[in-house]
Amino acid sequence: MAAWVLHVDLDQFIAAVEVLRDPSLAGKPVVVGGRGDPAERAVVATASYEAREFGVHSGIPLRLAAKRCPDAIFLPHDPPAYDAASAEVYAVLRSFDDVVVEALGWDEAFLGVTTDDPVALARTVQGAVSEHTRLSCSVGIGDNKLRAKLATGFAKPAGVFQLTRDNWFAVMADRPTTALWGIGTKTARKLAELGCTTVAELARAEPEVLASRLGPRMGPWYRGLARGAGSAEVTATPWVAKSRSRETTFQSDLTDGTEIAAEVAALAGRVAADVVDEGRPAARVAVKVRFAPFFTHTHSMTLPSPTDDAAALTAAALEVLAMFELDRPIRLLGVRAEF
DNA sequence: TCTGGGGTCCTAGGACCC
DNA sequence: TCTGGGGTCCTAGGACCC
Repeated sequence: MAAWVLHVDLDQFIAAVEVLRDPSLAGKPVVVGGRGDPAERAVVATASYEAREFGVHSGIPLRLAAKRCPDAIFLPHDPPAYDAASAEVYAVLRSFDDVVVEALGWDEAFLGVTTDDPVALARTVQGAVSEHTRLSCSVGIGDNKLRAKLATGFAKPAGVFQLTRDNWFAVMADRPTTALWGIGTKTARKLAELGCTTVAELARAEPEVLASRLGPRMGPWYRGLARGAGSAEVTATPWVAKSRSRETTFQSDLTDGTEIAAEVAALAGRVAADVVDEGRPAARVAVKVRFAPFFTHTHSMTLPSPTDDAAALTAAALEVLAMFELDRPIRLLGVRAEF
């Protein structure tokens, strides 16, 4: 018997939950995001596969989605509904004996398993999730978490794919560095300046060169990623938040000082409620201001003593707000409490 | 067509202390 | 009158992920 990591990822999760609620949506281009109004400032949370054919995908503005796919059905983002569906999926995953379940989000989890037939187990998991929740998932199998996670991308939709040290370079060598979990466009650009465009090139790079350009820890870590290195430890330890935050993008920019302060106070009140729910006091408060067109600044302060008191957290947020020079229109305000 | 909301981790400079 | 070297905390920002 060998140890394996399975990465379970629900297919088009949010759109799939909406289709379950309203079966008439099946087979149609469904776009979920914001309040469901494509004229508003908001982005796509999830698009169904039918909508993706029109170039609509997570993160693009709803307005653009409507332009690319005029016939799409736009629905509001409804987190409580996805929480409930997610809980059902996790209940199924946790029902397996001798499987360690590590949550990664609403719609994905690592499973730590010991088996001689990981593919058969993956199919069993898919079947159980489908039977109990009517949701489809893909499963990546790996000899560590990185490989399991990346394997899922090749399993979609509704499939199973295995990625291990044996086929790592055969599958990954010629792919761009952004194919790796943890390398985005910014880092890829820096790596390209060092001559690393593909996974194979990054795997062969000199650690010292990477360290000098990308930092003593991150540089060598990226090289490890390119070799498929990663932890294989799956832990069921419950996730504990390190911070809680609330933010709002305004439909039209704010300029009035009184209104800005009122919005920060309101956000602080919501954060305070979240802090109370956490059952432990916050130690720091940060305020985020995004000015038009898109410049983001943050200021923060350590509280005199940790607290979960709404009045104290609101006063602190307003004190931090006063550190900003509010001389330009504001499109977003945010308040974060750190524990 | 301007770019959500909620998180995490890393880096780097300056303060401060011994 | 000038000034080392290490450790830690605070703060701001960058990057990435779902």
